[in-house]
Amino acid sequence: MSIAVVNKNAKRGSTVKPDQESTSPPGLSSVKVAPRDRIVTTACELFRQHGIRGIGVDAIAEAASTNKMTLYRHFGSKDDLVCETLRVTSEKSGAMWADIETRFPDDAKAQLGAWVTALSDCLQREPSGCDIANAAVELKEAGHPAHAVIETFKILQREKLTDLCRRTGIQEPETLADTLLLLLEGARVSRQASGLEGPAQCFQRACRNTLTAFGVGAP
Amino acid sequence: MSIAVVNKNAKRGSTVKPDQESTSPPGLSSVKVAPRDRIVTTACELFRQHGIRGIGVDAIAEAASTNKMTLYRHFGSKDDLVCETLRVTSEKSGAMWADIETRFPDDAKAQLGAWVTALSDCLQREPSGCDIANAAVELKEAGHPAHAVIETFKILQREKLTDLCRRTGIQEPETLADTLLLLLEGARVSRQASGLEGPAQCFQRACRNTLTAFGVGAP
DNA sequence: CATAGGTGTGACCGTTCGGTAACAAATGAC
DNA sequence: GTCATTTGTTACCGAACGGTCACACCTATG
Repeated sequence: MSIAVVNKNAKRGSTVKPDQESTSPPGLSSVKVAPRDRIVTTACELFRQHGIRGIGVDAIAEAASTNKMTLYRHFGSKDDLVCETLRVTSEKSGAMWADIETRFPDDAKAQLGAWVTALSDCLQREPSGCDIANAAVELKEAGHPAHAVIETFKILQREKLTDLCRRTGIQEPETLADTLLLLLEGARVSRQASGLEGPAQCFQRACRNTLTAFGVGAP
Repeated sequence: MSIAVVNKNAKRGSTVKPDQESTSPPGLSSVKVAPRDRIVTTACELFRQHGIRGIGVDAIAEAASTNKMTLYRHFGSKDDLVCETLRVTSEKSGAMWADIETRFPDDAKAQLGAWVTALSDCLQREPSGCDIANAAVELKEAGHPAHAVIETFKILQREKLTDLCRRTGIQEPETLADTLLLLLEGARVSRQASGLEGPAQCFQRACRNTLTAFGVGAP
């Protein structure tokens, strides 16, 4: 198979003094970032790029400017690391929800609109689909520890969206929420397989149409 | 340790009912199936169950009641086999389209309804999502030969559905087609991550609602 | 300065996996 | 029956991978 996995069993030829830290996103993070955090951040990125099974722990450690041993001191196994990255991704989603609620307090309809916009923007930016759903595709092994994380996130996401739909006062809020979720998941997976010009391009319009059909249209 | 060879078929008499080949699913295929076909069929199944990266060629060959060497004589590499299974899956989809057109000739609206029903049934049966989309999730490596197969299928599927929507005479047939595709992909991926009780359960209703909103409602 | 705890390094192990070589056995056409 | 093609069998290779060990290093704190 052409699984040219980006592993390479980490060999640093020259003993480069750590002037780096270019690993972390070029933000204000010139302050020291603990190895553990670098590992999680890097793993999130690489799992998204290459798939969970497509990247090795060696490559993750090296990309995080550390080494495999330190990785295994913080995470007992690769599966543990996978679960942690999934948890971090879930928390990011939670932050988005909090942001929406802050911007439109007590306005369920506006929040729903903001949800569509936020996810649509996210869709433009991220070339990969939902990391959580992708993990579910890759990790079919029965009893994999990530399954619990995936299930928890999916249930929580559904509850939040259903509750939001319910607060708009419409009938059948569950159906609206599930429809929006299907559109979202579909757009994410379609974006991976067909790119931005594929069916994913009409995600926002499809959501607006659906909202209108359910009576949550904009004024 | 070689396993008990289940092969030894007793083709003693001349007109013995071919009871052999208990390998293939208990269908009407008691006629001899060539190793190559057994491999493709088995690979489709195992890829779906364990993921492409989750099953090895050895296991596939054994499950197909043959061996790795024969597999490699028919397919130059595992990637080749993957592409072939994807092609076969595409053809099955083509068969579904032909069936729909046969059952409702020159009735675009009925065909659209049948499309929703057929995919909804398929969703109930198959625990795994769209094999093609799943492959896209698993095989992120640039230049993987499967990408061409995936792209071809996705484009063709989209064209067929768009054309069907256009023949109903509605406005914006592209948007309707893309919306239905998003719902389908979403339902498939959601069914994997959340099961049948998740958002996938409302796939059919969401499709019907969408059809109604676009003016393709039932009489 | 001394010490302790987190970190870096490289070697190593066992397994799995994709892929190949060489040879024996079965099968089918003539 | 003969012969060519297709299958089966076994053993093997090399690479990649997850994971561990022993030991050196660094740095903060007392």
